Amino acid sequence: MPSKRARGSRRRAAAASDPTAALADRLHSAAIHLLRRLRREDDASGLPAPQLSALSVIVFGGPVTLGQLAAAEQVRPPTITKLVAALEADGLVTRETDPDDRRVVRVTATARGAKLLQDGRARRVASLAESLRGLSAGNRATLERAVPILEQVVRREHPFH
Amino acid sequence: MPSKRARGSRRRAAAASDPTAALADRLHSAAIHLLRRLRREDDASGLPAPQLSALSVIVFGGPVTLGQLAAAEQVRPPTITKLVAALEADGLVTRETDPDDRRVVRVTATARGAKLLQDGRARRVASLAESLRGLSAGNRATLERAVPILEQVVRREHPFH
DNA sequence: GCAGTTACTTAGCTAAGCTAAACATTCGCC
DNA sequence: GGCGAATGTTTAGCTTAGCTAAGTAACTGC
Repeated sequence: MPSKRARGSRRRAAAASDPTAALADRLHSAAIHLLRRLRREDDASGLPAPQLSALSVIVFGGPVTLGQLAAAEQVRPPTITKLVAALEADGLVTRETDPDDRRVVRVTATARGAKLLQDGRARRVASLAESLRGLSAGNRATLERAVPILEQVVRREHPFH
Repeated sequence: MPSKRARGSRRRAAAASDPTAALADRLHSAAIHLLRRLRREDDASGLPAPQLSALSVIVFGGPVTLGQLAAAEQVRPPTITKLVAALEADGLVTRETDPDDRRVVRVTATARGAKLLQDGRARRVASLAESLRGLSAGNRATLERAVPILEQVVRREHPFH
């Protein structure tokens, strides 16, 4: 990497000369702060954000194996085991062994789980939605266009990673 | 008891009748998954994401009190105490009592802290930047426009919360 | 039918976040 | 000048989330 600049300004220069990296940096920072703010609303709904996220996959994705859930949530199997155990302890999901392959466990949402997701979700997005309503229609439209792109970026696998 | 289908469509109906809430929901979900993916890169840099975020505020925000840092990072004081303790243990920041008001502690980045931030940041954004480079120029431009809006949303205080 | 693979669990760790309560210091007030 | 309230930080103790390494159970293939 060629460096024409003095040491002190190289940090800034790197960002300026690579707008994509600068964009990535700001996106990362915005995501951190967004989640920190929303976690408080999640708490009010009685279920932490990762559990809500997993419950969402279970509710909308029908019966799902733990492995599929781990892949969808992009976490390791032990993490999913714990998350689902917590959901099950709260009576929000049920686990049952697949009769055809008794290694796999399928998770299904209970009626209570579906309802809690619905309620929690409503409460959770209310805060963010309120902020979004403070935006101009144009800015909101920009976010509408950006979100599907973000979803695509998040799902993308890296060839050499 | 109403069928699952009926309940499911009501949930969808709620989202459809409130596009802003739906947007908020997807934004929230995208943020969760984005951060989960990036945390792995953060780990490679040797410093967890919240510490990097706090270090960033310290490096670019000059000497900062713990209270200011807690406000900037939107966490409670005890959390900041721990984060700064970890940063200090690694020799990345120094703490000193304000001589004028000996209750307050000011935190400053060391040269090592500034360098680590720079390196870690570069490594961290590389992964995300790589994904962003996989986007079309138009999609990237859309994200460019969206990020400042996101930053604004994140900073926004709610009047009655 | 044994070896390897796959799906999940257990154990044990680190980190981040919280509340409640303690502590030290400063400020306001009489 | 001293005393109570307010402020800034810390301590203690808890919960959740994430990981790796290692274990168990079940399926697959030769």
